[in-house]
Amino acid sequence: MSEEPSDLLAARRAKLERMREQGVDPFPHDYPGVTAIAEVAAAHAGLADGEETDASYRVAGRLAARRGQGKMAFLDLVDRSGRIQLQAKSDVLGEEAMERLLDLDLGDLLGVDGTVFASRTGELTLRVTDFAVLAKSLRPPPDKHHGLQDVETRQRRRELDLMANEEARELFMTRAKVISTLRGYLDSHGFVEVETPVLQPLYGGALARPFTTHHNALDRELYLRIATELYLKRCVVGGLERVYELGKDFRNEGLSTKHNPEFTMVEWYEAYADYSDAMARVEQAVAAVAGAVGYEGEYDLTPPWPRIALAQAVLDETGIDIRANPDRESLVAAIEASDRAELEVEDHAWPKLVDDLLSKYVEPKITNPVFIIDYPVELSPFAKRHRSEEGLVERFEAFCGGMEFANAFSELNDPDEQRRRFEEQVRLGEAGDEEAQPYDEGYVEALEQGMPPTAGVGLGIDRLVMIMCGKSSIREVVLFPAMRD
RNA sequence: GCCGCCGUAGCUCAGCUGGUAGAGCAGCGGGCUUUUAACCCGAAGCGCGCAGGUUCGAGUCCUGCCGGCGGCACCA
Repeated sequence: MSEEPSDLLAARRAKLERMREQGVDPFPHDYPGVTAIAEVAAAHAGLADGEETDASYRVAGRLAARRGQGKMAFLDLVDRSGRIQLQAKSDVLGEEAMERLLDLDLGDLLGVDGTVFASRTGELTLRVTDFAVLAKSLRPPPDKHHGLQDVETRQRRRELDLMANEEARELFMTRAKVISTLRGYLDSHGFVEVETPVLQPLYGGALARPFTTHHNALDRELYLRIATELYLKRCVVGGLERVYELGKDFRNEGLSTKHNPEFTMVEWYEAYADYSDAMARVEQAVAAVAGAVGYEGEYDLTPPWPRIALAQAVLDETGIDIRANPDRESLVAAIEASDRAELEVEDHAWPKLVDDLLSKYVEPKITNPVFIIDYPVELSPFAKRHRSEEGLVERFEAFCGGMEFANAFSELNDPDEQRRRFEEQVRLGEAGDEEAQPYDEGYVEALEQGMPPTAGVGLGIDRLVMIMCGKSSIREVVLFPAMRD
């Protein structure tokens, strides 16, 4: 990682020493009064070619390019908001300062006082009247024109990606916008943001394997949460009525273009609402996000989105009727008889087979957002029984671009039914299902206290950002994705 | 875990059917007062991911390993 030829590093260190010898602090403490480059540009749009102004600004950023002229040079300075050209003239700065300025390296952090003018080709430029090194850079930056292309380096050393590639900066600014818009949507609709434990004595709320850790003082195993679901519903039991939490969940599973072991999820719970209300909220929230980030991608995110029953979607894509084959034996026979579906049947139980059909034949076909609704009860230990469909629960998942990005249901609030569901999970766990839910008596007791009818939603932020930014890999939208050592 | 593709200078990339490694940018020295991937001159910089093997000779062919990407599996 730090195997650069020593002469490249030595040259920068030599300049560092030279600065110190000249009495210049290469790492000053502050630089007050900086204006964003974009703000300077916005204030002077439409200058005529060669037009001078008497407007002065102080800007700061990283030195990105230099076109030297001996007694005059042009430099490019980049900050978070944009890039601006600087003009350095020997007769303005004096020879000594000019020499110091030209002795800087690409990548150095630089503060500049300058006067706005337009170059003779019309480019907005700051004529440098004074400058200060704000931090010496001791390593060479990525290529000034090609940026940093190598995917591995971009992800392992995101700071280089961010400094070299404007698109990377924009993407993570967009990500921030997605999150603040979601918060804004929920805040403005009466939801209270809460924080529940990340370290949990018992994990739950999703079908997944957890990470484990150890608390020394308590001398006990703890789990990193796989979902916020159960604690949030306890908040609803307590009367907070509309709550949400936005943060990291952790699932001990493989990496893929759609999975990172730690990922960001927002879950919200709304008392006196059901999954139909939740669908409307998801549509509204996504539409709000799309508007805020100026979405111009390939999908039509405009509400309302189609609602398709899971069984119907599977029937449409495979010709297999899961409702007519409600047990493992007949479903296996139907799959094997089908010429449109081919699955590893093996020892998979009925719900698992349904899930397989969904993820293999339905999910990849979906482009524009769709709600797949009404799931088999076996796949959904926390969802409430469907009010009219036997064996189903009131649950939906939202899909877009070939992947799921939200999961929601009318929450099961009958404690006795919940207890039976947990017992079933325990049976599955004992049968070897490593993702089965552990029994959570504390949660059941909370339900016994009485939880109002409630709709709950979990929405994957990373995947939503992927959709908004048109990225096909989650690693592109996570600053520091998990990678091998 | 399995399959395929990839790994050459700090960065971006060439390198044919095996003949002993190059360019641009960056860096170094010099020139240049309106450049825009500035330009011009000069001198440098590569154990070709790692380890073996085949061969007179390997960046190039073979095997294993490491890392990345994509897919499958696992998994929401």
